[in-house]
Amino acid sequence: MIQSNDAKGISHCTVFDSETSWYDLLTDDEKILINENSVSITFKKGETVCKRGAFASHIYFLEDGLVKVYLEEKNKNLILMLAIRNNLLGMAAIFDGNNKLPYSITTYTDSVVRMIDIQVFTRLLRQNSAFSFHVINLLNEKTAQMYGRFFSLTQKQLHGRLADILLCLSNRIFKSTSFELPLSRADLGDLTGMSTESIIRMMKEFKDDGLIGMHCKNIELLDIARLERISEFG
Amino acid sequence: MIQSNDAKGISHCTVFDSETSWYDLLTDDEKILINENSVSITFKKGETVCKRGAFASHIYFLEDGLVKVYLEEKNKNLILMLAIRNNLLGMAAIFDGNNKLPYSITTYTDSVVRMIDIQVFTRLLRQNSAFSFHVINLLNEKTAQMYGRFFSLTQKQLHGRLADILLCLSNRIFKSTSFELPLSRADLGDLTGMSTESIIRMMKEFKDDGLIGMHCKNIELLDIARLERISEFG
DNA sequence: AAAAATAGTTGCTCCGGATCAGTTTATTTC
DNA sequence: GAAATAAACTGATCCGGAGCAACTATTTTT
Repeated sequence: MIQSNDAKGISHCTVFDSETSWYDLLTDDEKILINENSVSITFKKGETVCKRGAFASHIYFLEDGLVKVYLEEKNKNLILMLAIRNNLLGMAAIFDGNNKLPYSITTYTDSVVRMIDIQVFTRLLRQNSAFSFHVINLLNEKTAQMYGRFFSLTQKQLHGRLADILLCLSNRIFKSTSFELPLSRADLGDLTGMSTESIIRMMKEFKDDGLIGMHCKNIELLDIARLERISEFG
Repeated sequence: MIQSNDAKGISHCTVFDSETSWYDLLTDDEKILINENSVSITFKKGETVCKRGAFASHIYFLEDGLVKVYLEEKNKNLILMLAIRNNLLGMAAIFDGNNKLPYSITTYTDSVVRMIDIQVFTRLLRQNSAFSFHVINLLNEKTAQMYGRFFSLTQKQLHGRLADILLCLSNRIFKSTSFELPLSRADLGDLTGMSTESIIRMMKEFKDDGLIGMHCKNIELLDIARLERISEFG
């Protein structure tokens, strides 16, 4: 598990990724049940997988692609997390007295989503404790990341927040110090809780300071130690 | 379940409370196991129950009192949630590869905390799927509230944030439109992500506008409809 | 290939709210 | 019950960063 920043402070990362498969914890019968009650759907870049407030009918298993999980209201937009392949999404809808999705999901790239009937999924959670224990692990790991992000967005200012997001993208999403961003500057704004203009200005500043290299959508982290210091000091 | 604001928008509330007891889902043997591996400790007002970063040795079941669950770093302080009796805390530490507490807990009032051995607790989660399913429910309900709070603190400005917190305190913690606050103005600041001075100014403004009544620590919500409108429009 | 729409960029202005510096009012402490 | 400490409050200043307008570059549409 990657936990690059936890040693020195509160982790601020944004994405959840686990290689361990929940699927392997199911019995053969349960696997069949899941297979019979799920379909794999292809979404094009920019398409909406689900909307907050809708009845939660499925659990979404992201088989491939990159999506944002977000809240929107009026013109306000908050990206809760990014998710890549192997992520289970929509589980947050599972709690008593609730039957609505707590967030929306939209793709950044062409994505493949396996949509699993939520009734079947919860039935398995109720009957298979190894499975549900694993799900608890997944949820808690997401929550820990959410805390870090919450801290970053509420307690740090622009420099720190941008450093956080860049480190996160590098560590968790692209797993490389250089990557091609499929997100717009406006999306980076939503992700860091700042305006599009500020994102542009900050990134230019980082580039001028030699912290990152940048040509259009291509970004390279050049001085990770300094980025981490910026992250730490806010 | 109280969900006062979900109808019109993103819920912004801060506290988790569930009357359903996880304890009843255990078998007699499991109950005995929990009893033998837990102790009830009394904390005075202002005492620290646990600190972020420490090894997670226990799950904390708040039997009585009021506590804050928070992140602190340097002079920055973010209250993640308030918790009252019947809350299970510290579960967020349960995930693979992690053995540290992701947050600190401090009491606001004299509190009674049952400290349950985390190994025993996780063993029960692994073996009792009704129990672990219930825990998933609890975690998800907390997460949904966290999302709302996250949205509130990052997307709304002072008026909206204060309205959110006041409605939350009234709905979830004190379950009354008038209550005596055991929190200082500085704590309200941490809770709303604003400075102590701003809290004071905003509350005075709310008082002058007839939204709330206030004498020292005693607060009464006078115009809930208007507070909800302020919450909605940020 | 031209037109239209979207995304990226820059400079300028302005305001929300933090910070600072101080005063007043409560709580502790001895 | 006087002194000390902490919490509550007030006014004045200042700055981070949003918002706006204008312009350029890049896609998308037809």
